[in-house]
Amino acid sequence: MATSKKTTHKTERLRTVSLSGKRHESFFEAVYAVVRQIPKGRVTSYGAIANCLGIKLSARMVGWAMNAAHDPKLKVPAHRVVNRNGLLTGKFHFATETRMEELLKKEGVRVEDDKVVDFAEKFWDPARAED
DNA sequence: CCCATGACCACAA
DNA sequence: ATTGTGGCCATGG
Repeated sequence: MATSKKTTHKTERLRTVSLSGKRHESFFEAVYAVVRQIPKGRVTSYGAIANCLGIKLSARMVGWAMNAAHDPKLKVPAHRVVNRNGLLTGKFHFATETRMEELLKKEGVRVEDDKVVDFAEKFWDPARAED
């Protein structure tokens, strides 16, 4: 079969992201919407968010979206998003190295060695308890 | 248009 | 358990 991959196809898909039957203006907004719903004292993973959006995308893009979420106006608690390992992989992208960890600790999330303690308990699945 | 990178994830050895 | 590779989509040079 044809091995021609058209980049135009991808861009088109991004414009209309179908998540839970709702159409968002952009992929980023969709991600923000999910992250904002993460309860205080809980965390989730990039993959879980991507999964909630319809898996078609990729966990990488979720992280990329966070990269653009630095605007405080967006009110995106990026510190509650860690990787599937419970590791604070994005801590280096915050104002300071310890900022993410401190924010989590303030919410009652214990962090040890850049990793969320009792990650399984603190984990919040957006596709499961999306309220 | 081709190439390289990225706050990831899953699988194979 | 650790390491390597592929896939995923977007963005920038």
